[in-house]
Amino acid sequence: MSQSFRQRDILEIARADGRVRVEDLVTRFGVSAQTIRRDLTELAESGWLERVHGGAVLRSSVTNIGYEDRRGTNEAAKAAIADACSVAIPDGATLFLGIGTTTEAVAAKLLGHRELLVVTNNINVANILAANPECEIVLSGGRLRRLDGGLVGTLTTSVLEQFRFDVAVIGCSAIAEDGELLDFDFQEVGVSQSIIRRARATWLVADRSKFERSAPVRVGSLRDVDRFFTSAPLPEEVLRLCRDWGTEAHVVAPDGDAADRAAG
Amino acid sequence: MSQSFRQRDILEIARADGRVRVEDLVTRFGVSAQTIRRDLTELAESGWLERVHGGAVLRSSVTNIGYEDRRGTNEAAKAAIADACSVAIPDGATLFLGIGTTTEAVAAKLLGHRELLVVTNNINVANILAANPECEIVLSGGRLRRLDGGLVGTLTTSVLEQFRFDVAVIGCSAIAEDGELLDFDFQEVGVSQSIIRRARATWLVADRSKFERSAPVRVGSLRDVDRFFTSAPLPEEVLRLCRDWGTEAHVVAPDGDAADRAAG
DNA sequence: TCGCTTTTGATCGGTTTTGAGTGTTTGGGC
DNA sequence: GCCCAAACACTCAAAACCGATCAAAAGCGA
Repeated sequence: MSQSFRQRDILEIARADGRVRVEDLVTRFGVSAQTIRRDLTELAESGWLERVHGGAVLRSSVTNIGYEDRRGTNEAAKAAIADACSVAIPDGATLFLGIGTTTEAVAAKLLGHRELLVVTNNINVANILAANPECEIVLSGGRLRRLDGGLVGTLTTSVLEQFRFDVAVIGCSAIAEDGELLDFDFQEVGVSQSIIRRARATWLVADRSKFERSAPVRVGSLRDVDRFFTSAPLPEEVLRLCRDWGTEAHVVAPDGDAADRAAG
Repeated sequence: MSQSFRQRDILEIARADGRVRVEDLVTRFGVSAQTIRRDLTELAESGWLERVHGGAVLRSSVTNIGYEDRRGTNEAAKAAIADACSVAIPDGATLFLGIGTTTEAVAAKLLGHRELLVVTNNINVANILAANPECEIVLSGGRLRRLDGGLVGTLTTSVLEQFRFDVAVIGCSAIAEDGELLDFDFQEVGVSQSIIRRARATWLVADRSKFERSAPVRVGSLRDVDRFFTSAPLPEEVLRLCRDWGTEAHVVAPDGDAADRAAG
């Protein structure tokens, strides 16, 4: 019931670090341990955290461990990509956000945008954007894939057909040298094609690691992409293809000042 | 309804910082704390901000606080109801779980069940059950209603038609003396009817507070319900109806040790 | 100018939050 | 198993914060 700034912040820290310690929080906020304990108890009572001796930990669940790991990789690059992508999205837009940790990063950067309509087949995107009261959210239906929070199945396509997007932001598992976009799930083929058809502009977000991997299913091509946000200079071959196809490549540098994650 | 510039600016600051403090705003605008409080109260009432002691914060975090409050009411009763309901659900079942905090409580009690297939139009149910690796989850699509995490719209019905449920667990906003189930959203009518048609058994979960409220839309009747899990003896009238209609009423007692909610 | 409405600031009684004091519980070392 | 320091819950009084109320000030149309 009691709501304070602190509790929000504590939750935020917990989300970032996975846990919090009373002692640290006392230093951080300059209040007594008593007060911190009270906060933690309340957060635990309302189900956000789980109390442990000396502090509290995030209530495990919701997303599985492998995913959390993956989410951590290339975080700075993803944030930079998401930043560049989100500033290119105007208020009032109608968007599609697809599956993938990078599109989720984009969602997080859209929390300040206004009057958005976002359609997604990614439950994490919905959870993130729920925090933006100015954003209407439409979820496609489907089976929940724990691996990445994706909603898969034929339903997604039928939902997509009901919209016309200003921008569709998609990710992919890998990018081949010849500009093909690859994924692990063949069900995604239909979804991708549908998205590209229903969107006035298709934007791809993918960090450099996607060039170093491969995946079995072709879901599309860079040819279909209008803008490509990535984190490192493109391979020469791909760059040439982008020029030929009129795909704008936006190469962002994970910015330096994000490195000041001192011993907090 | 005050159209002052201040409120606009306050909102702007809140968006930038995620929070505002009364004290700071007093300095910033050179007005009294009283006036700032009024502004914050109004902004909170119209849903932009959330009031906290000493200031206000951006409405944030997956589900909003009004919902969290609601979740807190009758918690013990809900847990007891959910307990009774979940033990009646066998492993391997195909379920539907509807909108409402009580159905979410049921979801939480299903974390130990195995080989479930759960279809839901409640994003919170999906988030909760994601922690059970032995549970397949299918989400209906639709617009996300922040108020309660419900997915509303016509999509739900079309998803439901593809399944045949062993059990459908539903909640409702209110129960009338004549056994009618009431809700606030007329869109739920179609969903409820569809559920009842597609389920071999329909179970209603509702704590006693539902008898003390009312709501505008009739979504069904206790006549359509096979089992009714609730937390307090039914009104005589309703009990008679249940007997006439063959609706099994399961009255569970929120266990004793939860009654010590003293002057809190 | 006058009368009306809206906004603001001051006061006041009540509520919430906080930190300190006290005694109990927990977890790790032996 | 036992011991001890750290962490804990509980209570209480002080302080900060709150909303309600009312009167002054500002805005506005006639």
